Amino acid sequence: MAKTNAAFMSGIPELVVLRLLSRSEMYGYELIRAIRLTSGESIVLAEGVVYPTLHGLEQRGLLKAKEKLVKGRLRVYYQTTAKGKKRLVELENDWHRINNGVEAILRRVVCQN
Amino acid sequence: MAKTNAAFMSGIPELVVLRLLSRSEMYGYELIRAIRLTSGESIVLAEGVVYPTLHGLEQRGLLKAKEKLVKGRLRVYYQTTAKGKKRLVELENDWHRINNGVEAILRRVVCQN
DNA sequence: TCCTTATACATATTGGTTATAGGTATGATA
DNA sequence: TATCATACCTATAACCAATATGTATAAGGA
Repeated sequence: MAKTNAAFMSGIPELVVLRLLSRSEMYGYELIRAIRLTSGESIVLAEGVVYPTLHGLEQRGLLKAKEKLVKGRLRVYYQTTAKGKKRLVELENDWHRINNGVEAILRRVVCQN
Repeated sequence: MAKTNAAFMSGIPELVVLRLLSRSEMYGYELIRAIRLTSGESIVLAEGVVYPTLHGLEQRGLLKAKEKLVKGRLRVYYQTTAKGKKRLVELENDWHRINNGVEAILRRVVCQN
């Protein structure tokens, strides 16, 4: 069987993480579920993808982290910073541009030649 | 200035090459222009990306190559094979699935929380 | 009680693929 | 004759997602 995410995934983790955490803060484990559910199971990111992404984005100042202890269990909540939201706008623009470009190639009807 | 293709490019070369060469045969240099023009300058692939892609796809039997000498200049024309077209369908499906997933995350309105 | 599953975090390594930077050679144009 | 466009090519670097693995606690079932 094919992998859950075949190709076309580069840049997606950063984009969706910044987007989801710009709406409401979440902790990693929660975020992973949110990505899976919100995308309708189309995008399934493993922990080994999401946690390094979160750490990287935090280090770059695009996310802010704060720890909470809930029911004797540690949670690290993240939210997108102002800088992260600016970055998010850039990424969305890039994504739509690439997208439109690919669509233009895919959709062009054969008979034009 | 930003790079022409920031992120979001994984899988795209294979997809657009198979798609364009499934309509009409082209040689590499021509294909590079076609990608740029058909995508409305949104997708600009350098020769160092396209030629290795062509070779790889040919080796996998997804493209068929034939050499022509035109005006004293060598051209290698490629076209998508039947196997390549099957692969193309898969890629298009994957691409649309990922796409829809990302769109679902991006477009979801804040107030649903 | 014991075992398993779900929760919640983390990282090291691998692998795959695009991007960059070069290199060769011919025809056309100024 | 010098430059640009054409037309091919490849090696290396850089980037990032995927995989595999590890730790630890809470909850639920047998």
